[in-house]
Amino acid sequence: MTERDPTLMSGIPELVVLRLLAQQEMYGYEIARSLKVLSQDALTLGEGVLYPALHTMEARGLLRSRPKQVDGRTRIYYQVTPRGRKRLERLTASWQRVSEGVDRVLGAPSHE
Amino acid sequence: MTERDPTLMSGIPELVVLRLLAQQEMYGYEIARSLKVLSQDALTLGEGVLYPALHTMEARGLLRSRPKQVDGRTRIYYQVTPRGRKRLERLTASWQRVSEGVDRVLGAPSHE
DNA sequence: CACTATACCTCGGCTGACAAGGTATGGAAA
DNA sequence: TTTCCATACCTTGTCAGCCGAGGTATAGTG
Repeated sequence: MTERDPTLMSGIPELVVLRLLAQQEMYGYEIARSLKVLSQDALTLGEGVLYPALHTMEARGLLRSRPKQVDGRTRIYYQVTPRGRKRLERLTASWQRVSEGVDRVLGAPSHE
Repeated sequence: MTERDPTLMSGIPELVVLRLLAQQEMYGYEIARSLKVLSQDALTLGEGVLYPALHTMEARGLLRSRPKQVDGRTRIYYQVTPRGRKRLERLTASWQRVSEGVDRVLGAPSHE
């Protein structure tokens, strides 16, 4: 199973999750909380988005996971594979391109 | 038929089209070309995206259209309705929020 | 005992992006 | 003439993936 590039950038969940995990191993619940805090509430990944996303990313070889028991609770820690890092680079570049493009359009003069 | 807010922002086509049309009446083909130029090739709306988008936006009362004959060719000019302008405001705010959020996450320290 | 926070998950729906195709005109080149 | 490109519109079918709503289970607190 291979990844396709989002032509017009929707894959924000994938991008930010990869970015977080590139810094350190984390588990799902932690990712959700971190994202909210880091983005200052601008980004909130619901569990119906996050968990499926993690699973498909792992299936695509972008992430690896390992379960860990902590206080009788199971956490599943994810880390980025080399392939995931490449993907992160591409998505980041793509995001920059697109977001700058949008900003240019938005910034175009209204009148005069 | 009413609009729903994109929870995590995908509706870039809708946003930029509204923005262009808020400046001046334009027809489809023109919108596509303008977008490419303005965004410096970062944004390219294929016709399979653009035309359906225009139609649904009109159906939702965000746009109004009128056909015009020019040199034996039919152009369909679109303009933004008041409702469309409100939508544009919301989408713009939402875009700013989200894109800043993403940038904050991307900008978070890698190491140290 | 109830409630909240933690921590994982799945299901079904729907939107909307996209590729690929189709029609038709005008003008320029061959 | 015919071919080709640019203009200008359109539809169809597909599919990813976002989302809400639901479900399970444990630990700790009031």
